[in-house]
Amino acid sequence: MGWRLPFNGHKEVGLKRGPWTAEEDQILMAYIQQHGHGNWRALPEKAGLKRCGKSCRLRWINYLRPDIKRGKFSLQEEHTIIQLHALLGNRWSAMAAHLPKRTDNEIKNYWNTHLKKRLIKLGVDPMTHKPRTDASSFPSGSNLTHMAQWESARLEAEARLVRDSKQVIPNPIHPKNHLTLNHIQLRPRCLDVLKAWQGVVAGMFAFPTQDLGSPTSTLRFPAIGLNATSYTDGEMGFDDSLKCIENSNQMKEIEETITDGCIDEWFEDSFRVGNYENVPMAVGSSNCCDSVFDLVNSSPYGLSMLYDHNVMK
DNA sequence: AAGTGCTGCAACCGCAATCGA
DNA sequence: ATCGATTGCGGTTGCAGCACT
Repeated sequence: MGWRLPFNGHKEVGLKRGPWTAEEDQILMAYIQQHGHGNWRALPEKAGLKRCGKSCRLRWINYLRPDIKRGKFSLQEEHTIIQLHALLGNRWSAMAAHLPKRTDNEIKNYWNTHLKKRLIKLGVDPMTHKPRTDASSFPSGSNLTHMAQWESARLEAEARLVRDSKQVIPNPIHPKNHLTLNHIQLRPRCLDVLKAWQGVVAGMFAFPTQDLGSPTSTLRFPAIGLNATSYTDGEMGFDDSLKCIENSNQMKEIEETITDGCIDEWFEDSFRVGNYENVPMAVGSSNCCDSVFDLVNSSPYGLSMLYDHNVMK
């Protein structure tokens, strides 16, 4: 089973390995663009490359594919990765499915080299996403309890979604238009849990409790005179008094303003400072947060996040 | 300037899952 | 239903480039 020695190639017949040259990239790219990759095993010989098929496949998937975004991860991508990791663990390919234009390898590397370290630094176990008991500084007892409750709610919600796949859900926006979860299954279920979780996290780090009923919420960046607005599809975007940014220089300026220090501050706020107080605590009760929809309902986004345009169509 | 240690990431390895004859 | 071939995936490694002494 698996990739047998002949396909590993270089071991047996002295094919090239190690970093790809620009010339090799060009040959591979030109061949695939013209013929498609077809059978990877046969590709190198056809294309005239002294590489094994497995190596060609990897190079194409992780580097040469035209639909790949390279470079620094945005703040939102970081948040998404952390949330997805909390939900999915080390299932990098599943995570990549929710991060357009990013590869599983890239996400894995970014997690291992940046995010994991940052969580450790803040006293959070990167595997369990819970406070580390051996850390010298971690959240107070009260916050720790809340975090455990949220973790419990998250797991419960995920399990509940699986159990209740036939449940009919009232649509708060269009009450007459009830939806079954089959509609929602138009997209991966875990994404809905993610969106719920995003709502919770968003509620923790920035959004005032009195605005919980609002369909969208705004995070202010006074230093640059701009706001970041959350939308009903769970995405976030920046605006200036509800006017969208169209100027790329302005966007660049914002990205530069959001420094690592700023991100660290957000992490600290989320995990330590006590914004957990801001989110409703039906979670630990006997019905343990009736479902993920309770979480969603209590989030700044409200239930509307479950009824995005994909579902409503 | 040279040596050393560290970091980030591309690439590799091997197992599991899936395909298809 | 079986089994070899192929693909997908996650863990790990190796090295280039950078920072520090």
